[in-house]
Amino acid sequence: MSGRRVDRLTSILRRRGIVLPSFEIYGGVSGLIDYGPVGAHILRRVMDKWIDHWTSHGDIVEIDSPTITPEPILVASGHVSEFNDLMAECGGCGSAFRADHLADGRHEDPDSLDADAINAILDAGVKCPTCSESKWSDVRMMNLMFSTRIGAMKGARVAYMRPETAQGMFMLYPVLFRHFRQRLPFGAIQTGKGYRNEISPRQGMIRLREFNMAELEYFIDPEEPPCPDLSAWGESVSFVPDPDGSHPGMHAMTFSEALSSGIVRHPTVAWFLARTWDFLIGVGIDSTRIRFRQHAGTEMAHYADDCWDCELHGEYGWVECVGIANRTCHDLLSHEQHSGSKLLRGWRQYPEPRTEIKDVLAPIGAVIGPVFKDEAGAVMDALKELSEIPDSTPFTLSLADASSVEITNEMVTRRAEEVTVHGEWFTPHVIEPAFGIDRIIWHILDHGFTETEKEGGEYSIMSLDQTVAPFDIAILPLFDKDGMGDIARQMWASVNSMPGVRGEIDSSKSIGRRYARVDEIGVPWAITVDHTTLEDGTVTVRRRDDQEQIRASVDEVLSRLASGEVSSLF
RNA sequence: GCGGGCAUGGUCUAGUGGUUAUGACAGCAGGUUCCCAACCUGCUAACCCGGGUUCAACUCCCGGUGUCCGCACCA
Repeated sequence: MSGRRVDRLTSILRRRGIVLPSFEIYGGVSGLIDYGPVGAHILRRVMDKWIDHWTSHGDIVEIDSPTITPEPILVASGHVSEFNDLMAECGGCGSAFRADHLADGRHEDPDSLDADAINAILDAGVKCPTCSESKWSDVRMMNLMFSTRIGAMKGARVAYMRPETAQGMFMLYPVLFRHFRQRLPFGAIQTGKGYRNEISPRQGMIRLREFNMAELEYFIDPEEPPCPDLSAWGESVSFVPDPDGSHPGMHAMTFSEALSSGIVRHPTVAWFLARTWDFLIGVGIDSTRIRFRQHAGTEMAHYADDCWDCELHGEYGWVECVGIANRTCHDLLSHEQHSGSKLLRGWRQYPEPRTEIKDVLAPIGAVIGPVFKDEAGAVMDALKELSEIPDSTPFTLSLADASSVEITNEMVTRRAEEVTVHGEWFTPHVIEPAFGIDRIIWHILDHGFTETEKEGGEYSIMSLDQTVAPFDIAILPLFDKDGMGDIARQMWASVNSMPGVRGEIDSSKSIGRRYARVDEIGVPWAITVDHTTLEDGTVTVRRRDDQEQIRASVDEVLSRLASGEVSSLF
């Protein structure tokens, strides 16, 4: 066997129509891929399984929103300002660099500078690392979002292809809050395409410009975070905590231990780490090649308070495939501020209504009005907003527009008010597990790709979990004559009539070659119709992973297949 | 985005300034065999794109695109 394993795997993916470059007859486009007839079904099953995994919780529902997103949403989320880099080009040799990196050492925090400030620093004599010249172009923004316009001509609005599906869930928060009858916690999931105009996509399906995302936003009351029981997860898992924190290094422990030791800081986050583990195991990821890595403070995304990556190990090393972030109240609060909506809150009911006696300064409109005239409204508002009541008058009151006025004794009456408060509004926090589906599928294929030898020849088996295999079963007539082909076709029709079950039929070439073909794309079971079938209605059932075979009646095989229990025949 | 390597049927590849452009595997048709890629016969099918040099370019040159390696980047 020659060459690299990754090349042999990629070659199979192309040859068998699993995953391949898009638009190839026009030369291809870097960072865009197609799922072919075999791969698309794997993708569909992984997606379906993901949706089922979360919606089975009961307090999580699926939504679906547009990929085209008007600019203001992404301004509020921070993507327009944060999701880009200033780039500078050398006039001497044409090399391009991140401008803030060029300014390193000439400013304590180059990342915070705007374009003009960086231009000034560069022109002050920064030399090109490549050619040592100092002729810089003006720095320009490279935003990693694909921009577009909604509508035509002058009326068009600026928009972007969404860089994440999450914003759709935030936009629907009021609907979700109503759907769940105003009780936290609850969650929403969305699957679909996300877009990033990567500077340099590499590594096949790992860095894509258009990719399949699957995200969950779980809204919680930060004062009462859900603390599910983690004792059900007994396995030892690899954790790589923040290297700058108090637990550097690699730790193997249970989810429960990771939480109690303080490595995972938030109980709800710990629970999502465990549920993420369940999903990955369920789609056939090798448990020994999963680890959870905590982001260091310096690499935290602009919105995240605490962040874990679930990394999978494969041909490209450890690759981030799931990000689990505590986004706190960042998104909902920012959307509240930018949109003015008051609907992005949760209600926290007190166990007992609280009766509070509050000192209040009640403004006397009859005095304030004539004194302040146009400003009177602002003064009244400012008085109502006062959090601390001054002990005496007169005092200076700051208005919303930053001016201030003097309030004298005649303008207000001081009195104690009794108010009964039943609860309070707050901005929910959100825990977000975000899955990169294409990366997960790559690792499913990578972990499943098994190269062995058979009678001295090279032989490859794709050991996929049967729930994500492109076909559930292959039906192979030993010969396409004497009625064997007819029986096979009848069985094929029966199989395909089962909900969610798909079969493949193949009658060409030798039986060994047909086994090889279905092994290569990961079909877990093969049944062979032979002469004995004609006599007693039994077929052989072959197990892909060890090529064991047993004999069973057609009816038995079909009923086991319908219930997903073919393995119980062995 | 930078630098370097590479680009030939579905896959992996040989090769040349003028060829009918290798071979293997896969695929298709027929024959034979039949529970693990057997064999025989036949067939299908390729020089990344655009310019240039030349009588003639798949081959040489330039540009683009893709891909790989390194650097940079990476919610």
